[in-house]
Amino acid sequence: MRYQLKEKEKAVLEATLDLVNNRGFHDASMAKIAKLAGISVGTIYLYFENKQDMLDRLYLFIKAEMCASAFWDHDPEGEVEEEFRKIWYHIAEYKLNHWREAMYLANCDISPIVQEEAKRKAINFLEPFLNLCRRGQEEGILRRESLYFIYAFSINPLSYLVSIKAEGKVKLTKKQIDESYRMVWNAVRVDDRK
Amino acid sequence: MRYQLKEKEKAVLEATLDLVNNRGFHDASMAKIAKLAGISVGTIYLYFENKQDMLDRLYLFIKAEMCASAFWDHDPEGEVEEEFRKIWYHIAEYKLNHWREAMYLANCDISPIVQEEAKRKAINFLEPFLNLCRRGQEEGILRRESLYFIYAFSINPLSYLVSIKAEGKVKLTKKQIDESYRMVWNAVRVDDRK
Amino acid sequence: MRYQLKEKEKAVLEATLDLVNNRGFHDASMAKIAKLAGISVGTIYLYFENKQDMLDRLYLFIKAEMCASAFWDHDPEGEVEEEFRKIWYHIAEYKLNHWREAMYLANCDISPIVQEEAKRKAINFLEPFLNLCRRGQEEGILRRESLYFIYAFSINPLSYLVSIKAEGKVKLTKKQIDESYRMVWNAVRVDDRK
Amino acid sequence: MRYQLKEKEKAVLEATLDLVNNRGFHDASMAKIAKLAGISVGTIYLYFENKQDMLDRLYLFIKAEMCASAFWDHDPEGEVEEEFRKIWYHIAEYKLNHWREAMYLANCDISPIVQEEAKRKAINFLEPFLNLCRRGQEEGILRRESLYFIYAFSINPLSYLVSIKAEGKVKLTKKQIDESYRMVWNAVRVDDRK
DNA sequence: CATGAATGAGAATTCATTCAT
DNA sequence: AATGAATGAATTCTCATTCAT
Repeated sequence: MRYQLKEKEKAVLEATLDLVNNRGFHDASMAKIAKLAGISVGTIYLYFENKQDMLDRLYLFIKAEMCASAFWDHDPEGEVEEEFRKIWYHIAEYKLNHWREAMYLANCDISPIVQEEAKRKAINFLEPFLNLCRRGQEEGILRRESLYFIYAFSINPLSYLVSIKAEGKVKLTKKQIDESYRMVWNAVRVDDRK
Repeated sequence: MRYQLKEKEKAVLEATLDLVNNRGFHDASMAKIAKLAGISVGTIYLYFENKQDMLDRLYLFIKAEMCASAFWDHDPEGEVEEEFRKIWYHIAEYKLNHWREAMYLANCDISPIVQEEAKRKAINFLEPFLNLCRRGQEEGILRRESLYFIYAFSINPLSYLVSIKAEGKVKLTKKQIDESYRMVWNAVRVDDRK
Repeated sequence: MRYQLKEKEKAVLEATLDLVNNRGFHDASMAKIAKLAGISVGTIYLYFENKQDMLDRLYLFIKAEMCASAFWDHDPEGEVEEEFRKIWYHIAEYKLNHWREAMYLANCDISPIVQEEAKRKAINFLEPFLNLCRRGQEEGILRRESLYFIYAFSINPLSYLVSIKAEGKVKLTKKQIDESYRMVWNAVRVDDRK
Repeated sequence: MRYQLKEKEKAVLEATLDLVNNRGFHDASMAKIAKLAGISVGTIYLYFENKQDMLDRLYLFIKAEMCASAFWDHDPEGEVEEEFRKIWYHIAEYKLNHWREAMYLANCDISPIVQEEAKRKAINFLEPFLNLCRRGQEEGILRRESLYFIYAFSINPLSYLVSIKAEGKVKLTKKQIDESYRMVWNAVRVDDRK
């Protein structure tokens, strides 16, 4: 049911990710993207209205892809702790296996590269996670804070870790991922000690 | 000891922050920066070698300023939990009061806007925090992970929260900051339960 | 005897006239023409060698059509004043009923949109009118000036009036046409007063 | 009191006129204009907002210049026939001496090259002529038609004659100009014969 | 005959940087 | 020190034309 990229769209996406990650947004010109994608500039404009449209759609496509990975085995009525863990691990795995995509998202999320409308649409993709968090709060399992705080201390740090790994400063072994999840869970769970 | 910005440098910094935050990096041309700073383009080049140098130095200046705030009352031999808390709150406070600066840093940290050398220099500024963490690990107070993980789940989420606040989606009241710190501490402390 | 446009050629002509009149020549791209004509770009190239050829041939076709209207009941041996009047009214009528065509011609006549060769060919279509004028001069009825002057003060002003009418600034009623012809005839006839 | 063109603006105007007249509007690219004007592309944008602005302002400047020539010795209360003749000859002279300018105007007047606003402004420049015509009508000297008709058979044909002269098909000697004026006057004056 | 995806040269416009004043 | 006009390479986007289907 997910949107299928046409062959050339896929090539453009790949080229853009490469360029943005290696040299930054300001160096990802349409000419360079076309060259790296192995097509001509004009062809990009057959598939995308303009550069903004291209960036927006790539953003939405990646978000959709990541969320599809995140929720593929999600049970909306499953136990909160179990479902939270599954989702977190899926996202972690996606970002590790698709670090260029992950960094593209991180860049867009922090700056006005993609338009507000694309961001609004993208937020909907996360709805299952947000619903789970709400249920977790009602059941007294998760801290009763705005969900932005839950997100800030669970999903968001993954972006940083991936960028650090991309620079070769950290490995992100299975063991480290597990340890990270323990930190996350301690942060977001209701804390009844002391 | 800290580097003092000259009047014009200050104006350039302010203008750049404004433009980058309102319209993104790609819209912060030298001409617009000069206009907003109330000086002429040529003058920027009297104080900065070129645009790259300007971006690098602004980055370093802000990092230095933030770290000065973070560590002003830091006691390298103080109790770990107490010192950790002080530093975290100082950084949180700085980022809340200087959200444009914070977002500039976040942008730079994630992409190749500033050069590697500037980033390397900037890491040194954090040394007191890293030393404290190392001591905390030795004393069995902090989790024994690469310090990048400690950072990922304590300092880094503040960038996200500030960007969310900048968009008006969250308030970041004193109470919420306190709650955030509880989440942080639960994440990074050694967890002896179960 | 007249060249008959094939169905697709007709469609291209219509689309081009529409675009040129509404948005100007610079906005009449082959892609837009094709779209408006309801055919594909490639098809245009089956009927026309290239864009220049297309513009030239449309120009010639319209000129031919207009001249056919102008001379359909022309009697090369009829009385000069009568024949002059008939031709002028036929051209006026054609331009009023085909104002898009008229404006296309006016545009082409004034600028290097169509090639010299097409213009040269088109002049031949007017031969009956020019012959009539020559006879009128010999018979002492028309002023003995280069025929360009006769044309400048009789046929040419119609282009201006039509463009003014297209902008809705003038009505061009039957009465006004009659008055215009009186002005024309006074201009071109031999003036034996004073 | 007239707007004075700066040196570079003058150079751009000259280059544009040359290109438009030799190769048509579609061939007058900013790059070619800059080259011919002996400046760089970027410089054009220091003096003009964009190409549209440039075309509009050149149009207005030429119209203003032409009308200044037309009316320099105009006496609003002078005799109608005398004033009409003076203005017509001044315009004819201007167009003959500035045929590139004249053809630029003719092109613009017939197509959507310059914006409506520029055209509206330009019409005001002709006000003295229009006022004279109105007075001529009241005094029973000029035909009582919409002024567009007066214009169509007096001033407008000059554009055609100049374009014909530019192509070398006609000389436009003093004698021919005089004869032309006789044709004009016969066309527009009240005709009491027959 | 007809299509329309693909091309890449060329268009308008912007921008970091220089330099004469 | 400070200015800002001038530069021309680089950017985004368009367009006439081709060609495999």
